[in-house]
Amino acid sequence: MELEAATGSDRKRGSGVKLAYDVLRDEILDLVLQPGSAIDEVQLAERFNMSRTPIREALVRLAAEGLIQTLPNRSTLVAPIDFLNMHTYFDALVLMYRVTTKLAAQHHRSPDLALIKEKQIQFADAVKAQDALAMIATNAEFHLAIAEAGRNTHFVSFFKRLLDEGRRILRLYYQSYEDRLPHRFVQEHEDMISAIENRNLELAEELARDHAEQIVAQVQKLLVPGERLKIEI
Amino acid sequence: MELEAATGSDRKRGSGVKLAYDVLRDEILDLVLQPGSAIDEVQLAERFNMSRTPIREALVRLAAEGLIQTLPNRSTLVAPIDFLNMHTYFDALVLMYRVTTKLAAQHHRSPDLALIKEKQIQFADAVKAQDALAMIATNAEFHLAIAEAGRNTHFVSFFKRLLDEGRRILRLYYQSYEDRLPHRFVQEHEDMISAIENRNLELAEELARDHAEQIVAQVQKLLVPGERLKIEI
DNA sequence: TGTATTTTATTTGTCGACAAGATTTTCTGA
DNA sequence: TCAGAAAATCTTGTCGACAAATAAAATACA
Repeated sequence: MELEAATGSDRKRGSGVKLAYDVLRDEILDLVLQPGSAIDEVQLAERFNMSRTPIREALVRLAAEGLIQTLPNRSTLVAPIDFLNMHTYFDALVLMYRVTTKLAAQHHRSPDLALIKEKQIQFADAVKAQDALAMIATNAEFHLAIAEAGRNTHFVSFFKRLLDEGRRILRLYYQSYEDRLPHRFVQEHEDMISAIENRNLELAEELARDHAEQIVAQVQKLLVPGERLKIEI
Repeated sequence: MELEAATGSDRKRGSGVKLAYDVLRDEILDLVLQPGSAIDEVQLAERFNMSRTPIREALVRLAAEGLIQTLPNRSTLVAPIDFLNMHTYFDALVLMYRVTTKLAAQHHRSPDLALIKEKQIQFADAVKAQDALAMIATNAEFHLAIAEAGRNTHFVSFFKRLLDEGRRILRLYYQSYEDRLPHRFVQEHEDMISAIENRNLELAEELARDHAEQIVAQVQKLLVPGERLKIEI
């Protein structure tokens, strides 16, 4: 467990925060750290073999991203997953799928397309290998590559944040159900790539929406029995 | 200038960061701190009469929000305004105007509407008084109240961030041109309120888009002579 | 035995100090 | 005079320590 910090504190200056931030972030998103559980600064400092200062900075950054909650003068804890307002998350996610894909169809250049296709191959491999974790990761990378091709940094950063949060939900999903993993998504990705390549804005957006709604429906069927207010925008 | 920190360092525990964060944030958004200018931690520590630690935490938070940029091991500076990609900002802003207004028409409850109308009165007062700064602030509050009524925290936080960034641009706009301030916006706001109140989703969204496009066009006419790629979503 | 109050312990927010990088200045040699 | 190396200065990242705020434990009291 203490692999990341050897005894000798020979670390490059300024890499301390980044290390703590990256590791904690991954552990939160991969549900290694349980949502709602408390975080002990001193313990983390010992674990990473550094003082509390860089740990603190990492925590502040995570808090700014909404990954941890910090009660003033009291404990800081891993942000709980808001199951009650899950539908608002899905609304935001679907919208970003649509917008970024449409913009990609409009603004992409050749190197963008190469990267997108590369991510799609990685995603297909993950599906073939039935590797749920790799699927989650490569799927996010695929859609982020599309978003980047859309060339709107505001949408990209917002979308990235949503996808991160989604990692926890999907993780939960794949944790509870060992499912035949959706080969269907691979084909849908291919269709989206074609639409982007042909600069067919409407089709790209439509496919993105259907794709997103499909995933959302599947996740929601398993996680929340309750209703979702469907919103047309 | 040093009003915020008297000689006696009698400050409530934990209020240090908040103070520094709030003040710096306002100074950045109000263009008191020039975009691109350097930030000196030690100087700030002296000014706020506290050690570098809380200053540092405030800066980290500001950096997480994109309000300052921090070059590793080197200086940190006020985030420059990205005039080149301004159109991406406007695209995001217009979309959020539309989405939040539509959702407000769908999900608002009576107390929401009261708050929205209150903000609208304040906005109208600011227009009447020709107070540009108050206009910027109350306009943002008005639209944020609408967003809150839409009950999607993801959209709200994203929108809030965009409106903040907009403060700098609008500030620039009002700084250079002493204009007859747009009474027209007041009427448009009234129309939006009616649409929300009547739960007319389509009309609410349409009015929001027109309103946003109107503002964008006016700002863009003055700031960027270049073209804007108009995107239909 | 259960509740209120004091004591103790834990944890967080802040501080001053120090060292690693980076920047500027000074010095050297052509 | 100017380019390059060395030294001095400045700024940032990290550390250990301390004090305020909170939580937990212990005690007193009914």
